[in-house]
Amino acid sequence: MPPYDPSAFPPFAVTVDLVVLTVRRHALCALVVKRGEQPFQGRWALPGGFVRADEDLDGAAARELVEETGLCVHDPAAPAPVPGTGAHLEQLATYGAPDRDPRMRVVSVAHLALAPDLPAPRAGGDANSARWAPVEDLLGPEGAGAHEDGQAEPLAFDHARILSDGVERARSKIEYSSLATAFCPPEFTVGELRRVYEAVWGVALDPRNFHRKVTGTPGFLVPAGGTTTRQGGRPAQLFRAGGATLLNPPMLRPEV
Amino acid sequence: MPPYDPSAFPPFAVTVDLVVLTVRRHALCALVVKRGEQPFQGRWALPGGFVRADEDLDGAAARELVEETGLCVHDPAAPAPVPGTGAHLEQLATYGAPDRDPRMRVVSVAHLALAPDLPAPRAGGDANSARWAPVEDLLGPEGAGAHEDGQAEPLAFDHARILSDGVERARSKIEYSSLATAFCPPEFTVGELRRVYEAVWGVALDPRNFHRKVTGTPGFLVPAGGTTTRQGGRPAQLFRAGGATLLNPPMLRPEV
DNA sequence: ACAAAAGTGTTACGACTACACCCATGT
DNA sequence: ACATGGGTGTAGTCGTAACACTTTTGT
Repeated sequence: MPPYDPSAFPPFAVTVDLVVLTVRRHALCALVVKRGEQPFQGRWALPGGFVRADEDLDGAAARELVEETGLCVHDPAAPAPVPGTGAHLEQLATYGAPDRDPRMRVVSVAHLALAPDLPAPRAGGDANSARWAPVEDLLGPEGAGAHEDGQAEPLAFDHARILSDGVERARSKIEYSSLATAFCPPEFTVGELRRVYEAVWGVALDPRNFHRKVTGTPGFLVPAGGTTTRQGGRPAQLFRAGGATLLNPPMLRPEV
Repeated sequence: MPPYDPSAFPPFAVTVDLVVLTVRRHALCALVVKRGEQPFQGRWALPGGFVRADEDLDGAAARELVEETGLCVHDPAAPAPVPGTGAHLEQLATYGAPDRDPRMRVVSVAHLALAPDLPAPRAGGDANSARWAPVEDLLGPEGAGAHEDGQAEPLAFDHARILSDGVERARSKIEYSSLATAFCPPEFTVGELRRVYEAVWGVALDPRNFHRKVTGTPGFLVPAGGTTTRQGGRPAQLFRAGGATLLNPPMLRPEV
């Protein structure tokens, strides 16, 4: 079997870019890194890098995630995810406009990662070149990537669009899946889970109905045994994420 | 700004593969083409091809779709979609396992297309090398890509997986969007739309409740004026797809 | 005592399911 | 007359929204 004729197709570079989301101080935040070189030098961008020659796409995304955050993809089959705690990682979409990188033709396979609140990002040891930024600051209130009245500069390349798509994916996916627990530590309270929904959707939810809903959805939460009083007030039961991945009935996002 | 150092990244070939779905004779069918060369010579595969040097990913997918089916992507801005009728086209996912093509490293950006029932596929003029095959025959009843008791051969490469993902996307997306109309001709009856849902989901739906639901969902259907008696029985009103893309409340797929 | 957060009970409403029933055409 | 598919009405059920109310802590 002959190999491809190299003249039959144009050469591409393939990268992975990461939309890493977390919830900090009641706000949905994304991990951004400062670019050290042209183009877009000094501007904020999504973390990412080249896919290696013998590497799967998901493997490249998981490697970048570890390099940037110390997070380890949660794999039920693995004995113990050593570096850092677990996180959710899934493919988001692929971006390959011919002019998206002025240097050459680059196709980027974007991935979406959801992580619990972490102490501080580490950008390969390089301090203050990586940070958690509120999504609203990066995209503007409308989420369209536009910027008004002296906000921060727009993200490099087409990363505003990628981030916007990732946020929209997260917002819709926590409706019908148990993914919101990926934003929580291993043990969490119903109130903490509710604040995740409120931060990601940007709405206020009724604590009473929310409690009934999540504790009544089979497989969503399992009691972890203890209680905590992290938030003040009456101690709350601690829960762990249950085995269910699809929620039935789904959580309902309030209307406009 | 210097160009990339070519030794800094491995070279990739980037292709688009198409999952083209339609509903024929009450069955969900996919377009497959017969491979004329190694590897997998003589086996059925999804249509696809290389992305050209100056071409967007969606543009490459649209070009392949026209080449294989004569279908034209429906673009509201275009003056008139000349070749063939309209169709829905969206990016599905990207597949890039290092060994998915034995010849070299190929990353394939799969796209999902939904089309109304067409007279016959045309594979670049090459007759009987392209056909509409029931998805159940291609994937087996479980949809896992496995084959039992002398069914047709499995699809080439990882195309069974890609097709399976595309079918699952279509099945879930017609729940909460108006995409099912993409399987219908420009004017259609409520019964024809119901048979689309029944074929894609593989279930039987109550005609009375279905009628009330779709006609009562704002923006889903708009009356086209006439009636037809294509199916026998009382003449049915003709409808066109309305402006709404997201259905609220969604269509509910019956439980197992 | 008071504030704050966690939970429980109750009522009203909207949407779905199932099925009885009528309508309009072809044979 | 009858079969076939189109369309409407109605009762039971399930899930949610809204909100009153009790519980358990910290200050």
